[in-house]
Amino acid sequence: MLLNPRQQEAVRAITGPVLVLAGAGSGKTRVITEKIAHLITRCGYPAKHIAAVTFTNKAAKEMKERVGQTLGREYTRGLTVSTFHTLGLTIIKKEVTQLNMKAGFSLFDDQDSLALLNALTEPELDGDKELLKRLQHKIGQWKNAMLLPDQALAQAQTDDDKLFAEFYRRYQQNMRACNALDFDDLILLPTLLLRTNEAVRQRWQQKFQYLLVDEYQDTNTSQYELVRLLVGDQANFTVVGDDDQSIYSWRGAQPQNLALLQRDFPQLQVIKLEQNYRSHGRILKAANILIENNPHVFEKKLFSEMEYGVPLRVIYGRNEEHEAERVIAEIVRRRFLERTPYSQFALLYRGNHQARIFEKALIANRIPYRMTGGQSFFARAEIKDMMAYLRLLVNPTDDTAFIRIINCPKRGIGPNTVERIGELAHELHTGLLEAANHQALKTRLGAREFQSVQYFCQLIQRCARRCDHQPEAASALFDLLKTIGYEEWLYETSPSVSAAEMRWKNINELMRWVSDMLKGDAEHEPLSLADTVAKLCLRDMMSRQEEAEQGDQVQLMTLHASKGLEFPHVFMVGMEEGLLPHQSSIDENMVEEERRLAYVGITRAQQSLTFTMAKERRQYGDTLRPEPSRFLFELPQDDLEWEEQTIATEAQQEQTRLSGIALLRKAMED
DNA sequence: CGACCACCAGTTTTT
DNA sequence: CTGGTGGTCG
Repeated sequence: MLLNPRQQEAVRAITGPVLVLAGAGSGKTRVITEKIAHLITRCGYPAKHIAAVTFTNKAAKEMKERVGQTLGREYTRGLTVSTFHTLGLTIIKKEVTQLNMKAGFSLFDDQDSLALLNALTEPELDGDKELLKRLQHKIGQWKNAMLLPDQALAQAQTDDDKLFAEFYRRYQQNMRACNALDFDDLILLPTLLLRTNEAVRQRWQQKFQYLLVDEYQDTNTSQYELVRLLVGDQANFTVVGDDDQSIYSWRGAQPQNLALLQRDFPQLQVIKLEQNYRSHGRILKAANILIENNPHVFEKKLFSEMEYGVPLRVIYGRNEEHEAERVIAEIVRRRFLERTPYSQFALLYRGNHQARIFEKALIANRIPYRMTGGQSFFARAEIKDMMAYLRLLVNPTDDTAFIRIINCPKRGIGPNTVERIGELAHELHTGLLEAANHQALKTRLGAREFQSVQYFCQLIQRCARRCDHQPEAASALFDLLKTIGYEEWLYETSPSVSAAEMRWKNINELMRWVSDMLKGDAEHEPLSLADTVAKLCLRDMMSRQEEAEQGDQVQLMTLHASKGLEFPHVFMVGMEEGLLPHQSSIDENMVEEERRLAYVGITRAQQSLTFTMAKERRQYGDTLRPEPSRFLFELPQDDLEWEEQTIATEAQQEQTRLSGIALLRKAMED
């Protein structure tokens, strides 16, 4: 299909700064892809001088694939398509010396950072989880605002802030000592370096002569600064975004960055993509009318040339179980009466906990479903353990990794022993592993403990040495795994055999990724173990992501997770005051973002959209009688069918429906 | 080292 | 209230 005039304009605007305001379903990925192709084939930009930046690996992967399809792989060689964080990592790796970093640094995820913060603030905070979370959040804010500890301290108003700034200083110092970076550092360090070092700045501006940024409304301050520094005075770049889909301000995204762009680049060309290719007219109308209740910097109104479609509906359940049953009854009915595959239905909810009840109902009715989100692969204990081993192999000063695995699997090294090692490390100004390997430890530990520690150190060292010989690295890792007896330990400590099997399967999955990445393939150079581990920490695995089986399944996810996706039939469940908008957003006057969240949900639907709610909902022991979400009242009521609310009719309808379904199912199963 | 009990949290989450 | 986790005791 041809690009529409607006899309063409967006693709062809190649001189100076361009902002593409891309409404939901307006074909923005297509525009970015076509634009990259245009730059390479028509404008003489070599692929290696173009960078496209996204927020998620998934988006980066998709974009890479689509550019590859449009242009053919040979033209896209050298093209940079990566996440902000991977881009940051690339710059840091190239500039390690400028940054006074040692190669083979570790990347800490939020859990690792929290563990470190906990250890560092033990005397003052005594493991207070709430305060630790707040501290971590505060440090993240400082980093996003590009404030270093001493600047944070200088700016601190309250005593609490001063204390937190002091913790921030401690944290950074320790991170340095461990040769570790957190995710925010991956943006902060390159930004500060580019800002202060002219030569480095020129080098990277030379490297990236054209920059494209996807989901620009999700950038935070330091990411925007990084963009500004990379594009320089030439300012040849395109950012694509939609302020109405900004739903991540709670984690630092600054949708104002869209408006700032106009201030910082007065020559900014603004192009609006308002034709929607996804949804029926009624759905789009509802979305437009809802979002008009929010203030806008750039006015935008989506239109669709598709049919008007069926009315939107609101249905009720007596309570949350009944709400789930009704949704399932509806899905089953349409599955068997209209032959709609399960995979065309999506259930969207505000909070993960809401999924439980729907999951239960789906299982009870033997309906296949797929839940995205929830506990991630890399948050699993066994994966964290394995990653800690890998990190320690690459970076012997990674004390967080050392502490995690020194006694896992159990090898008779208790907290006291670790304490002794810590004392020695402190005296010698070294990392824990080096201290553990030091002869001075012999006089401070019992013979058995000393031996255990020695054994562990040798294991790590021997494996690390073998890993230096690239071809041997993978087998060295498998040997290590065998030697420590991790599989046996899993079976001993798991609550059930099946849980152990699952965990061991996960370990093998991880190991397969590692060995694939070490080996490389047709499209990927073999990586060093250090690079492999770094990529894994950023969840940036080449080729296949875990999205393996995708049969005919009902889709379950949070509204946040649904951004960027589309489904023929959408159920937005729990449309109640307190849930959507969430109570805390109501309390803090933050309802606009909740409205955008509802907007995102609505614009996922292609053909039909059903809102559901429960008349009664149990929460923390007591029963609530929630009001329908205010957003339902903001929608055009002519297009919205509120279900008849009489309990008697409801029960009757239910009865007929259920018996109908039972008959249908029986007929289908025979 | 495993079972049981007490305690805690309860919005969204990627890198 | 409920589910998950962490710690302790046998």
